Amino acid sequence: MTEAPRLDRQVCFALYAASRAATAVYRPILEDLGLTYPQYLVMLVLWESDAKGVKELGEELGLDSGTLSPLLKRLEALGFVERRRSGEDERRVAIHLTTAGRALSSKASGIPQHLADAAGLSDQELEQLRATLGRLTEALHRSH
Amino acid sequence: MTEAPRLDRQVCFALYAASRAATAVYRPILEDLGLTYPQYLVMLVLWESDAKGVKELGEELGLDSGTLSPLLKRLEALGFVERRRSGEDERRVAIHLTTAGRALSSKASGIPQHLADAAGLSDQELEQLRATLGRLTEALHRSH
DNA sequence: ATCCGGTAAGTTGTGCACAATTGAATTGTG
DNA sequence: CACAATTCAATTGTGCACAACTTACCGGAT
Repeated sequence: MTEAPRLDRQVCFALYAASRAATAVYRPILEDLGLTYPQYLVMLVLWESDAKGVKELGEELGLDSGTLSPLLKRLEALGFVERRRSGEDERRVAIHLTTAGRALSSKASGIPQHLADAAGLSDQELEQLRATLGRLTEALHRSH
Repeated sequence: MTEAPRLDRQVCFALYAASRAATAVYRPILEDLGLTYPQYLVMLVLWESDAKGVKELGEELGLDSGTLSPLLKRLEALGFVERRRSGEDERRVAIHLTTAGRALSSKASGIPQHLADAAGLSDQELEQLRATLGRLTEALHRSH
C-alpha cells in the first residue's frame, strides 16, 4: 500500500496558502477603498479598459457570470460602476465606470507596492515567481 | 496622478489564478473520492496524525473554526471522521479518522502526481516554486 | 469556594467560486 | 421566413473563507 501524501510537500497547498496570505495583506488596504479583493480585480480590468461585457470580464479573470453578476451588482450599489444593457445586442450588459469608480484608481495605485514590500522577496524573485505562476496556470488550464 | 496598476503585472493575481487552476485540476479527481479540496487538505493532516483538535487542524491549514466546524460536520456526515469531545478537556473536540477515512488515503496517494503531470514544470521547478511560495507565505504572515 | 481572564468550538452573516439551470436575444441553416 | 442551435447574463444551490460574536469550559488567584 502506498504512502499518504504529506501536506507540507504539496505545491497545491503552498499555492492555496500563499494566495490566501496575499489577499489577507490586501484586505485592510482595500477595506479603506470599500472593496473586496475580487472587486478590486474587476476594477483593475475596468481601469485598463472601460465598458466591458460580463463575459469579457469573466475571460480575463477566469470567473463566470455566477460569480460576477452579484459582484457587479454590489459594485453598482457602491456607486463605482453602472450596468447598461447594450442597444445593439440586448443580451449584453456593458459595465461602465462611474466618476467615483474612475477616481478610485489613483487611490489604488500604491497598493501593489504594499504586497511587494510585505513579500520579503527581491524584485527579480517576484518577477520570476509571476512568470512561473503564469506558465503553471496556462499548463493547468490546457490539461483539461 | 499615478498610473492604475495593471492586472497582468500583479503577482497577487497570478497567485489567485494559479491556486484556482490547481484546485480545478484536483476537483474531478477528488470528486471520485467524494471530497472537496479543503476537505482533502483536512484528510491529509489527519492521515499524518490522527485525533487532532479543531484548533491544531486550523493552525496547520491556516483556517479558523468558522471554516472548519461546518466542514468537519460534513466529513462526519460522509463517514470519514468522528468528532469526540475530549474527556479531560470538555472544550476540545478531537477529530478521529474512521476506517473508511483511513482507507481513503491509499486511493488518494496518486493524486499529487496528477498535478505534477499537469503542471508542465520540471520537478526542480516545482520544488523551487514550493520553496519560494513557502517563504512568501511566511513573510506575508509576519507583515501584519 | 468563587471569581475571572483566557481558551476551544460553534454560530451568524457576508461575499466569493462554481456547477447547473433558466430565460431572453441572436445567429445560422434550410 | 421559420426555427433550431447558440450565446449572454442572471438565478439557484452548495461549500468554502473570514469577521464578529456566543457559549461552555478551564485554570489560576484570591
